Amino acid sequence: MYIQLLYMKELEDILKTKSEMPLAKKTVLNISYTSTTIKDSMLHVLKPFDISIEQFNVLRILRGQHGKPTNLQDIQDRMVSKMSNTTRLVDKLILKGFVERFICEKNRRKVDIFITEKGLKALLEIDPVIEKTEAHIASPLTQEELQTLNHLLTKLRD
Amino acid sequence: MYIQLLYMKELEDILKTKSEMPLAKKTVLNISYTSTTIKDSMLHVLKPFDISIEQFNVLRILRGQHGKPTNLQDIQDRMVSKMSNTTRLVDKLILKGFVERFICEKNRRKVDIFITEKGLKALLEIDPVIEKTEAHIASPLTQEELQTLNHLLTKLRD
DNA sequence: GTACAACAATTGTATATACAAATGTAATCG
DNA sequence: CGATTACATTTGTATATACAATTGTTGTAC
Repeated sequence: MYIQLLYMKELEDILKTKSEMPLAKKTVLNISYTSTTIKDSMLHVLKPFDISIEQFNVLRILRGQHGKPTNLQDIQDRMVSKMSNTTRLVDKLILKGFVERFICEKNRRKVDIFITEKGLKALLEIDPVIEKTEAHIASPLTQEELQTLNHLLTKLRD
Repeated sequence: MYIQLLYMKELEDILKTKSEMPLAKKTVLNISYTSTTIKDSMLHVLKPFDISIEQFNVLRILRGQHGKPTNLQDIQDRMVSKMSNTTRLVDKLILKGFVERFICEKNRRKVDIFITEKGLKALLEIDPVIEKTEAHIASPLTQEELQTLNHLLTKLRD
């Protein structure tokens, strides 16, 4: 994120000033830009673990299933991006030994996916780092402001 | 976006309820998810024009230069994602005839990039569609709520 | 004038998303 | 029982980002 601080360019200027940009456009830009800066932060702290944000999210989804077999659609429905190619994400996690995949005995079109012990261990290591980063990201706002922000974002999606 | 409405899954449930999730984590998730739904909307309306959001943004940046030669770093500094591979984006816009690239005479390490007439025409066609989409995205909130949302997002990035 | 460091862009490679086509399996219909 | 439709995943292909290495050019130091 320090690279971005070196360049104070048009984007921050636009977002910080009362420019003539229509409010709807400014809102869309602001959300997109903020999301990108957050992703960059996450990417930065995840880098030493050699895992992407999306792979990490898949592991968290599987952990949340508490050993219950999960199929690809279940995973995909719980992901931030609903159009992601979940087969490929799972393929890479298999290569890392973090998940395993079996053909579903009841319905062989489906696959049953589980997180492995290695995957759970990886999450135990990464969780505190991510939580610290999330806390840092949110730190410029008060609890009340965070509540308001969440409320407005949820309302926006209706 | 209608596909997402068919699945009311854990994510929206988490974001809409007072779940036990820490507020920082909820905020990060909310911003990321909202940004993704916005991108999906943009992608949907841009599809008939056979242009991506990022390509569209590059054209807008170049139009904003009013014919002034622009180099790759200038473009990249003004983009939402500062790590994008701008060379590749410009390559694709050249293939579409929307921009042209010349070696800078003063400094041959640099390239001068211009939007073409065809590119300007494309923007004239796309602009109203995008503005309508942005207005639609912002429509669930009042002007005051949008001001507050923008203020909170900007403060968050400090 | 030459060597070296720095700059700007390009290229290589990897990952993720987007979207359609292909493949194998299961359910349904006649 | 066979044909057809639907389902779930995989694969193919394209685009964007991420990041490092490479390439050509310019600036600086001696």
